[in-house]
Amino acid sequence: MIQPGRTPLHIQLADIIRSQIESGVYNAGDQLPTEMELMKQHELSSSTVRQAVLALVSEGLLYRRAGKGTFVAKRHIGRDLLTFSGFSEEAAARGFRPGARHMTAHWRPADAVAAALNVPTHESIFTIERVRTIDDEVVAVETVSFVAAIGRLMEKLDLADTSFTEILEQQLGVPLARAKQEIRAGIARAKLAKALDVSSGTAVLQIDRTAFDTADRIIYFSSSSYRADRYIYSCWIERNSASIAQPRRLIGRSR
Amino acid sequence: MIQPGRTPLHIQLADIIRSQIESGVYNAGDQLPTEMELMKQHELSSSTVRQAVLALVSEGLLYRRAGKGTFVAKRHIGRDLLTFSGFSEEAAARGFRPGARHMTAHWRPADAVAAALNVPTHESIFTIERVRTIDDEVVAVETVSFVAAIGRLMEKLDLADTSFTEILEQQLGVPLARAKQEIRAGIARAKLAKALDVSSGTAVLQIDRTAFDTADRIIYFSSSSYRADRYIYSCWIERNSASIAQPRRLIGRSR
DNA sequence: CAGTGGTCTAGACCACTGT
DNA sequence: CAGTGGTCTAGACCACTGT
Repeated sequence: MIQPGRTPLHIQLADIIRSQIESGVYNAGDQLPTEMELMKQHELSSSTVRQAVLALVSEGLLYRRAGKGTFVAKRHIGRDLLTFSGFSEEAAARGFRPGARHMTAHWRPADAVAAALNVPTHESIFTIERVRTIDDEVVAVETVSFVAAIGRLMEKLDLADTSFTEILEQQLGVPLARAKQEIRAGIARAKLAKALDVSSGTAVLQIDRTAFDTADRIIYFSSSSYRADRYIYSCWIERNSASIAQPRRLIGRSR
Repeated sequence: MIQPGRTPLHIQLADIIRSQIESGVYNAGDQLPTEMELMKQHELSSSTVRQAVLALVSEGLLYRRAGKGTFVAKRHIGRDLLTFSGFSEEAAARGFRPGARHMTAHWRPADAVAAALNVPTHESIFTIERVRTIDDEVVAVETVSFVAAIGRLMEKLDLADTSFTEILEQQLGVPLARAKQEIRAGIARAKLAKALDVSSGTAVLQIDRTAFDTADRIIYFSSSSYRADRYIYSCWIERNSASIAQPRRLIGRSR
């Protein structure tokens, strides 16, 4: 029952419709009541009904057809998507057991990652290298470089097997907001092949990530190489809704 | 000047504000005119002004603070992101010249892509293969399979050099909504290596895409192999906003 | 306090879909 | 043709921000 109060009416209506879909009152493909019917049922104005329904459309739960009606979408994309998260977080969320081996941590000049971290070349950065495992099988080699301010906090902590994302957010209070990723295909040469336990010349998926906090400061740059036979990067992309953070492709500049 | 016509007024207003931001009339952090001022300036009702401004907010171009005002966002994530788009559309948007070579189109049994298209194995599908170029240099090999209903429409058209995305939407009226992508690293063997003009054993980035319309019907499945030296997949991911379609990673199941 | 965006009402007219 | 969602008007009242 929709009642005036602290919760806006359009949010109450959207919640009602959402729970009706989840509980099976409406199933995939079903037509929802029209705007007019929803107005009468809930004693709301057309604008309020519209606001509620459009919110569910942008969630991907409903779709509308002018002249036809409003329908329950067959797929519920929002439900099975994971946000920007670290290796450990993500593996755990999927029911796998993440792990790390052969970790080394040290200070070194920024050099090659200076541009990615937006610091001078000679500035010291704190770099951690680890071999990442899923259920004790080697999946990736990961190198994470932190800007000096974060590095000074990280080096005092016990970092084995832990999720950097959780440490940053929960122990250090760094509010991670977004990251830019670049995904490439590459070949594992001698050293990398050995670390990944594959033959030299095997394909690897390379993912570079630059992470930003809510104030758009760079927090870390990570570069990971995944075994192509054990890792697939999967994502949904949307058409015509510029509001949504979407993958893009770059044309490489090499000749 | 906003005028009644085929373009809705709220879209006209959003376009005006967007171009004012792009041309520097308003800069990052600047406060925009209030709803009341925009209503007077453009002789529009509050709802119409609101609709335009909210669209720009959801694009990430503006942000609003109750009691304070509407401001130009500092980061314009929406601006440098491309939506789900085809090879041609995207290359053109970046100032490159897309092309296609060696196109073949034929009907064949669904077989291996039956699962991806969600049709029976024996059902006929329409498959198009092309070598894709950017500024006349080979970048990728692309195989697109359409479900029979779409295939029967496609086979009558002139498909050389064209963007399937544009054909689907503009000529066939298919409202593409979203796609699921899987990105892998692979190795170019003899046939693929020859098509891409690289040595056998070179790394390639493989992107499989299943495209859905707004009613969540599968429209096509495409499988592309990109030269690793000429193509990088780039995307932004956000933390803690479940409503946004975001990339996720899958742990591969192979041993 | 005046000014802002957030919510909400009660309509009107339109283009589009399917019978 | 009746019914649908899409657009638009012309207001009202509210909570919140900053002086």
